[in-house]
Order: sequence, then C-alpha cells, then structure tokens
Amino acid sequence: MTERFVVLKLLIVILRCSSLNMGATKTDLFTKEQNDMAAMAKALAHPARIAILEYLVAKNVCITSTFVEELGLAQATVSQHLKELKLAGIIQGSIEGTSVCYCINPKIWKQYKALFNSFFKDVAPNGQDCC
Amino acid sequence: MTERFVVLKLLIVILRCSSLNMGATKTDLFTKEQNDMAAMAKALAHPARIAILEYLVAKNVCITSTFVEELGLAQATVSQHLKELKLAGIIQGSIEGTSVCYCINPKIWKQYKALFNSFFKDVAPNGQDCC
DNA sequence: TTTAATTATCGCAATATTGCAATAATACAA
DNA sequence: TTGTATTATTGCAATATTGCGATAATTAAA
Repeated sequence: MTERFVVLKLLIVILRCSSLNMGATKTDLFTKEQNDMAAMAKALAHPARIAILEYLVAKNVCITSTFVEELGLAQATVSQHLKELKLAGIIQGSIEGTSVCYCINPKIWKQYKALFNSFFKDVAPNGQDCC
Repeated sequence: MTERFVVLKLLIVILRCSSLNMGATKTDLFTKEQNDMAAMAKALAHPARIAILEYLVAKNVCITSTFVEELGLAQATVSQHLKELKLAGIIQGSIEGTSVCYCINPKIWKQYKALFNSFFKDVAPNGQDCC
C-alpha cells in the first residue's frame, strides 16, 4: 500500500523530469521583446562586463591583455566575458597584429540605450502602500 | 618520477579549490558602483521579471495570484521572482487580506532609470573597425 | 620554418539560477 | 476554533554561470 504509493510518486517524478528542460528558463511563455530585454540585462549582469564597457566608453578602444591587467581576472575568464559581450552585439573586435582590439558597437549601444530608456517609463510617485 | 608529478598536480588542485569560493563572482575586484550596476541588471535578467515590471507599470498594482495566471508559471516560481524584485527594492508589497498587493517602488524605480541612463553615455559613431 | 606573443577554446569544479511539488505560514470567515 | 484562501518557504533536480589551468589557434617576427 505505502510501497505502491512511493513507486507511483517516483514514476511521476521520473516522467516529469524526463520531459526535459527542467531548470531552464521558459522563454516560450514570454514575448520576443521581453526575452530580448532580459537577454540585454543579462549581458550587463556581471561587474566585470560593466567594467569592460565603462572602460571602452572612456577610452574608446582596448585590447584583451590590457583588460586582463585592468580587471585582475585570468586571461581565460576575461576572454569569456568579452565573448559574451560580443555575442550580445554590444562590442566588436578587430584583429590588430597578435592582439584583438575591442570597441563599443555604436549601433547596438544606441539600441540598448533606447530600449532601457523606454523600459523605465515614468511612474506615479504614490505613497508607501500600493492598494 | 611521473607519479610524483601527478601527486604534486593533485595537491595544487586541492589547495587551489580548498581556498574556496570557486565559481562565484569575484566582487572584491570591482567598485561598489560596478557591483551595484551588475546587481540591478541581474534583477532584470529574466523575462518573467521583465513581464512583472511591465505589468505593474501598466496597471499600477497587482496581486500574486493574478501574476500566476498572467505568467503561466507555477505559484512557487512566481513567488520567488517577486521575492527577488522585492529584494532588489524595485517593487514593494502590502498585505491586503489574504492576498499581497504589489506595486513599483517609485523611488528605487527612478534610481534605476537614472543609473541606467547615465551608464549609457553617448559614444562616437565610428566605423566598423576600432583601431 | 621556428619562435614568441597574444587570444580563443576545452575541460573541469564550484556556485548560482530556474522551476516546481509539497508543505508551512498567514489572514480572514464561519 | 476550525476551515478556507492565498502566499511564502523548503527541498530537490536540472540547467546556467563563473573561474581558471592547460592547450590549441593565430599572427608576426626572427
């Protein structure tokens, strides 16, 4: 009786989990705009990537080895963060000898700026309680 | 000879990993402002949380059960996302009977708006190559 | 062609996030 | 007090992210 119940529960768990993708974000529940907005935020969701972007905005260009010195992270780690930013489109790299020179992608940068700006619409400055 | 080498390598790995915090973000390498900016971005880095904020901006107030219907995620999952947004300070909840009524925290919302806006400084619209 | 310099990728371990069922906690009504 | 409705928390599994050593790939110089 109790045994049967346990077996049944186990089967349910197995069925549920074997239908896969457990633990991953359910992107299909949301609009493309919402998923894109979240993806943009994710690209900014690490202090190293914030630091990289701030540095590029201030200095215009920078090569990987300088980022490694500036950030204090291992070369492999920095390379990965740069890859993510490049994948998000917000920076671009051009090969310069044995180095790679990175800079902001101005077009995508402006898109980010515009989308974040329109996301943060003005809200009424109501009091402490909502309802 | 080879054996000694292997043992030494193992020891190095153990020492390195036992100094702990492996896999976690190295926040101490960055400024408070950079960590804060990344944390704000992280709060927005999920489509469900984007959807929640958009809904609140549009409708002003909303209770948990409505979010559950709107989002199509399980109640536990929605509750967790609301908790994260509350922890980030960007929303606030007030108990209304057996429900909890959520709304944007206008003060923090404006802070987010201002900080994202000042993060996306204007960049020169240079060409394809950086250097 | 060999060597040096620089960057990208692989493989692994640790931590973090996502999602949900089950259950606990809370507030109201009967 | 007991039951009902709603929300929060717990515990677990799956996936994602972070970090880095080792190594491969790429480019320029010798």
